[in-house]
Amino acid sequence: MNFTEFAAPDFDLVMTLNSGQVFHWQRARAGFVGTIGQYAIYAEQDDVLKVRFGGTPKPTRGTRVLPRIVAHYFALDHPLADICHSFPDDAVMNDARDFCRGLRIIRQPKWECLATFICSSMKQVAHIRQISLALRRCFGEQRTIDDRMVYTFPAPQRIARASEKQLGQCKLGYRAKNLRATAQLLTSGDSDLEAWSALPDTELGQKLCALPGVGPKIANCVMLFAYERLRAFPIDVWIERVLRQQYFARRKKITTRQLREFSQTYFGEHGGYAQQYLFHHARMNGRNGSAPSRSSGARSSLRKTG
DNA sequence: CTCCAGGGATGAT
DNA sequence: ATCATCCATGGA
Repeated sequence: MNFTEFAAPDFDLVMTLNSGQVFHWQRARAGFVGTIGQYAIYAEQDDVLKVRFGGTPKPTRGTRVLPRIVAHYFALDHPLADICHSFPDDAVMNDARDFCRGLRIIRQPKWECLATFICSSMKQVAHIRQISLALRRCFGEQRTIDDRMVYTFPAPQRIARASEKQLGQCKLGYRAKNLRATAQLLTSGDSDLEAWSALPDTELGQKLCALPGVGPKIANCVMLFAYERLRAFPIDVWIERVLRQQYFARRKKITTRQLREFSQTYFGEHGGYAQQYLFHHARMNGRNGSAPSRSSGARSSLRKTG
């Protein structure tokens, strides 16, 4: 009933939404409810990707462009076979690639992505989901899709004028002042996320890192998930474990700087995709990364490190 | 370079 | 019911 259908080969909706890149989609019926920008969406997948739009006001005027918005958001145009083919050919990467078949790096709205990742620091995925949903419930606009309520992500202006206390009630802790300060920089016009799209990777990273609460890790997440910089390689504790244990198993003193240089060169032009596959594979399979687990131990498969 | 604040879910005892 | 563990940034 009323589905818009997409042929979506090489796309796995569940894995994509559960891979730690986006935090607001919630299970409903046979799929998920969430928002894409201002639109409330229900999405499920069997043979094809099926999407239903909801919400008030009803999307009558833009009906024809809505499918484009969905296809763009889920990055159905990414040449996944080519991307996977560009990964380095080593045992660790091959395992991750097989495991993550159909996982896509989606295109998130810039502010929503930045704000969510500012809130993600020192938090685990379960926490981030709660913070994201609390912010939306508190400050966003309510939409309905089928019988479910979802909330849009609040604009920077809304966050900027929220009180510390209100923000604190969303369980942000010390992140509240960073989020608010960043929102104020954006509303004042001192920083312009859209204009930064034109910047090369390095400059974009510097602009992002200058925002309160944004360091290298979060900057790289935002570059990868909102700016389509598919080389961006966020290094969190999971990825750091993978790199140290799988790629530098024999060496002792490897600095963060060295890991960063290695990740920028070794994983190639779609390093961000490689990172996401390694991250999701590690999170789903390794309890802490200390387990040798099945199939071959950690063999250091280094080629061309520098 | 090192040290440490920060806090709530999660899993182990 | 306690207890340990997980986590990124920024400032001392």
